[in-house]
Amino acid sequence: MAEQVRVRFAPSPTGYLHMGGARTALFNWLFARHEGGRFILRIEDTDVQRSSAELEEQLLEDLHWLGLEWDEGPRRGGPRGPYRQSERAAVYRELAERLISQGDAYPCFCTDEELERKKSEMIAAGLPPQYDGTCRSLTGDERERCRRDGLPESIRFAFPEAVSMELEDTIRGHVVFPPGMVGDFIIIRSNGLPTYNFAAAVDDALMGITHVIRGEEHLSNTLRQIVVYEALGFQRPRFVHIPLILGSDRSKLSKRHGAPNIADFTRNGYPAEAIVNYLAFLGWSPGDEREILSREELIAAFTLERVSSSPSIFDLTKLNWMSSHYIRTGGVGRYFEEALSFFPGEVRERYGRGELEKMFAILSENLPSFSAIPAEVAPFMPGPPPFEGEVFGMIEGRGGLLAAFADGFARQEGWGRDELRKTIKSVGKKLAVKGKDLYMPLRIALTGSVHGPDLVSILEIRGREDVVNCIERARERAGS
RNA sequence: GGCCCCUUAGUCUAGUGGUUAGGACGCAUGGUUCUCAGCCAUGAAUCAGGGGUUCGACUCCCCUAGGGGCUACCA
Repeated sequence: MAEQVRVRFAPSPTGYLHMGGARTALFNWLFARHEGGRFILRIEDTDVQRSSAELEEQLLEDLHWLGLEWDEGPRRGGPRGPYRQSERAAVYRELAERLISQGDAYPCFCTDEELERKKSEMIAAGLPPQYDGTCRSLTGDERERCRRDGLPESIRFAFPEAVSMELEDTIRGHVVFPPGMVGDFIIIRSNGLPTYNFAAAVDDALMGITHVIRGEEHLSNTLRQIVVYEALGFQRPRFVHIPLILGSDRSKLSKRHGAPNIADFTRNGYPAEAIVNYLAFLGWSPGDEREILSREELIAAFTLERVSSSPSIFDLTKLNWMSSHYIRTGGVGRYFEEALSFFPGEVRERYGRGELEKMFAILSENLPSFSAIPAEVAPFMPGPPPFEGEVFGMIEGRGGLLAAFADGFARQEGWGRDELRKTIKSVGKKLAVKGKDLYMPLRIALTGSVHGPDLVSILEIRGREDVVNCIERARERAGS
């Protein structure tokens, strides 16, 4: 029987969940679900300066919103916890001690100033800036003296010299790192907390992670983790380094590339499934020509073999298309509740639920996100609109037509779509006007704009009193 | 600087030695329509460059160029 797949998403709560991070989480989640494995969430909060509980909370919210539920992790617990690195200090400490006793690690008492000085000297000499191993050969007495002197004590990994490291990556293939690339790196900081490369390797091993699926920026770090695995006698997981997501200028995606935080998209009213669908196609495709896939379809189709090796660029235009596609297709039934809070208060007060649903049905035809609702809903705002500039020109002198409309709608029996159409038609017939010349003045009288939703719908929703009032007001200004 | 990774239209991608290089977003044109959107149809646009290997390279190898990442007591 094959071992059960265990994957993890291991963010550090030092910022908002990013499109790139979300995509990494998604690939892990999809793989776990596809394989019937477990998806684990681990919080890498060993950088106490930059980590915060609030950001962790936000991170969990964002993942939850995306629908990427974890099987083990914060809030949920699990057999291999704790899942927050700040709560695992004793574990790292113990393993680091073991490395020291094996001779694979040693305490280091160099100060920041010393390190900084040596580093710049090496750079000046044209050498790669690596730790020179000063503390590697300290005797027990010397170590005690340093401690008595109150020097900061960190623990360094004694990196094996002159060995080239090899790694099999599911996406990159066979990767070879030549010897001498890495110096003795710190595994436990002077504040007692572990560094990323140590904590990640230890936790991945202890948590039984079978596939480490993470961003390509970690590929070079992997050799540091490999030596930790070997020194501790841990079995290596399978490494899967997925390509990065870049901004439109091809640099690493960041804030200035247009709101790449999940929280921003939540706030702006994008459907989560649109984000998930879009993200899934950044660096992956199902291999056929489908483009719109539900969560279930994504899970069924997702395999690591189909993950691309080249980076992709985050394209808001395509996300917007996909989002509007979801909103159009889902319509009132799927999205009305979610969209409701985006309607301006004035509109929500004036109209009943039925009308609001009708409005949303119309708006949902062309909505990249719910945050576009206030602008799109303008034609349904009650009361006469302003007529400015060229727009006024299109009703100027059309007082007769407007009067006929006002009269027609005031007398019309009922307020159904058919009756409304009939009234418009009969006004046109009476004044021998049709097409644009007939509809535009009416549209402008009601909305003040040449664009907008279907006119009959506008009339239907706004109601007789508002319609007649608007037309009257427009007629007054238009002259005859 | 050193090392590692990447390279099909503007963008997301299909493609694994022989294809008119397929699809999608965006763009353009036409149709439907009171307008916008939608929908339908049509169109422009791609294998980074150079060497090999081969009867034959988008596909395999090498070089160059470009991009990205790592080189922290950040992850």
